[in-house]
Amino acid sequence: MILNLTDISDEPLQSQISRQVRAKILAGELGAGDNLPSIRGLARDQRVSVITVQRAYEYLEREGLIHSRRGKGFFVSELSDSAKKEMAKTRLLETLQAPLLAALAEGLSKADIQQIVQLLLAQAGDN
Amino acid sequence: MILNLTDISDEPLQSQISRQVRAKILAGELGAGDNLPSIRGLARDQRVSVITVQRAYEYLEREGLIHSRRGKGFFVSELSDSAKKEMAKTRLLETLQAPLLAALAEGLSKADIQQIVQLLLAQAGDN
DNA sequence: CCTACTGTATATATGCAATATATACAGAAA
DNA sequence: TTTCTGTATATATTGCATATATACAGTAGG
Repeated sequence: MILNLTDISDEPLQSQISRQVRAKILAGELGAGDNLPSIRGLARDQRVSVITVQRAYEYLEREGLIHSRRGKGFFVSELSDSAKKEMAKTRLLETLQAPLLAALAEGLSKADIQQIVQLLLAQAGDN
Repeated sequence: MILNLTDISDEPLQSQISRQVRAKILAGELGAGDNLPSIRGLARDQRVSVITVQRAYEYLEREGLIHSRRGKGFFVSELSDSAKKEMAKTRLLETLQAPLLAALAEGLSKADIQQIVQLLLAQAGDN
């Protein structure tokens, strides 16, 4: 599995792993029942510690996206497309709330905010 | 000065202080030349350590929002309204970029994302 | 000048998160 | 049996956040 991990950004490695695996699952690149690379395998491939991968996987397990089977590995859990979408929406809602409120508190108008969102979405390319 | 600090949230105290003071400055509640409470005074009032306040203020100083005068205190720096607005916009842009990209990677559409922003802005009340 | 304030600098300590290495146990499969 | 898998645990390091404490230098008022 291809993950792009970097030491340059502030984002902890654990977070990078779980974020990237989550995106693959929610975007449908990994399907229900698919086997994730073993924690030792991914740690070796990505040159990180086993516990770093383990923690990342446990985080995803807590979110209900994957489940582990001792001796067999971690597997993508069964989730309907609508549940996946709902999950992504909830995450975004929670993530955006504080910064949007802060922006309003700093004097930006709703129109300002929407403009910035548009700008970012336009920069992001295709739908 | 009234700040609402809480130990309950994940947000570090330093961050809470600098965020709330920044909002007061950018929203115009604190004007150029206004004197901020002394680090010892705010620490006493908010029952936090002096160094916690100092770090928060230093962060704002690095952003150019305030400046310190030894023996006199910290003062709000001179900033045009347009510079303030630009600052708030830049902050929001930087804050939103990663979560928006992640949401797209997770399979949300631009329309989904805009809907969530609308929802949050509607919940936030008046303009 | 003294006192009480101000910021600046520094030291030490604690707790937590992230990350690392290492070891051991138990389950699964060839 | 061997080699893989996850689970559990221990120890160590680093950095950040936060705390307490001390000292120095600048400022202002009595």
